[in-house]
Amino acid sequence: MYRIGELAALYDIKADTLRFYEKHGLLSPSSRSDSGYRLYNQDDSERLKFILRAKAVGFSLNDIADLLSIEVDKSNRACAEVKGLVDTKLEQVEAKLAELQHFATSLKSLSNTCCGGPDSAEHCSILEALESSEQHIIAKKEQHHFSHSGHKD
Amino acid sequence: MYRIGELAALYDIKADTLRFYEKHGLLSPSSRSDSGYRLYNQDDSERLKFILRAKAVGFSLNDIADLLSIEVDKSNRACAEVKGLVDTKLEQVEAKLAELQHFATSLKSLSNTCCGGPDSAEHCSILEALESSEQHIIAKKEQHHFSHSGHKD
DNA sequence: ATAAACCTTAGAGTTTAATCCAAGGTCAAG
DNA sequence: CTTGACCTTGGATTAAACTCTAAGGTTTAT
Ligand SMILES: [Zn+2]
Ligand SMILES: [Zn+2]
Ligand SMILES: [Zn+2]
Ligand SMILES: [Zn+2]
Repeated sequence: MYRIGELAALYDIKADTLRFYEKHGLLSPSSRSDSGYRLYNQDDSERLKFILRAKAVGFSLNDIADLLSIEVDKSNRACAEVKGLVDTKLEQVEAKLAELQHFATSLKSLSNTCCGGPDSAEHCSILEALESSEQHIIAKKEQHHFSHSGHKD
Repeated sequence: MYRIGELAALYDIKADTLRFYEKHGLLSPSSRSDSGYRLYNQDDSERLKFILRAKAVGFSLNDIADLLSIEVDKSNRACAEVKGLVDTKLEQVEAKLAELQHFATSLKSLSNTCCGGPDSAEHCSILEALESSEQHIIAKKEQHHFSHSGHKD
């Protein structure tokens, strides 16, 4: 049995974080002491490990709640559900990745054209690019014509 | 002269967004009508264009406020300042990119090991990987030993 | 003259994942 | 029996960028 501070120390997180997870339905201590202190057992600790691993691969706490609800009822749930959550998250991550790659490309172009010197920015190529839409400097975002189908972003 | 709804329509944003930018010091209409309506002129419109382009290359509104403060006083500011902002943002974008790439790699591994079928998830490899730290499935994050130097993340 | 569309304001709500605070109760050591 | 470390609660705050609401005033067209 761990008290909140002990479990937190074990995983290098704050006690506040554990209270936060509890408030959001991710992890509740299996018991309380006579004086009301939270007491976590080994199963609780394993569940926390699960949560932290899921976080480490990019799941939000809401996603993790979904994963856990499947996990505790594994035998009545399908692999397809689990894989669906992973694939949805992967799509989200790849979309964000594409956006950031676009940012990185544009920022590199901007950086490369600017002298970066101590002289007046009056003719700074970065400012000029932002003032007048110079398409060869600011990478154009690809125009996908997404059909507004039912899946949420 | 544009009223708020007209300017918003011109750039395909909401009138609310323009009020928000005003409240945050990014763009104020150069005048008001007798009845208090915001009136934006061509310069205001150009400034908005600048804001939206800066957003499109990944700058936050705070960053953009900095860029604008240089822009309006160009001749007394150095190229180095502008390039500094771009390079700082590029570093941030690349850090985030690395994190997301790590997520994507892990999620792909997880997805690949799971059959995704309609059968019980009792032996789902994804859940197993999250339960027991299988390092070959969940990519390990590289341990950079950042010195806690003065720059903010 | 009256409805529709538009505008005004201040302020609250959204999302994510905590982090911090205040006021107070508990526990072990000395 | 008192100090200090730890625990309890609810609620406020952070960052980012809007989005929405309520209650009311204005403009334009029929
Ligand atoms: Zn220069
Ligand atoms: Zn320059
Ligand atoms: Zn399977
Ligand atoms: Zn599976």
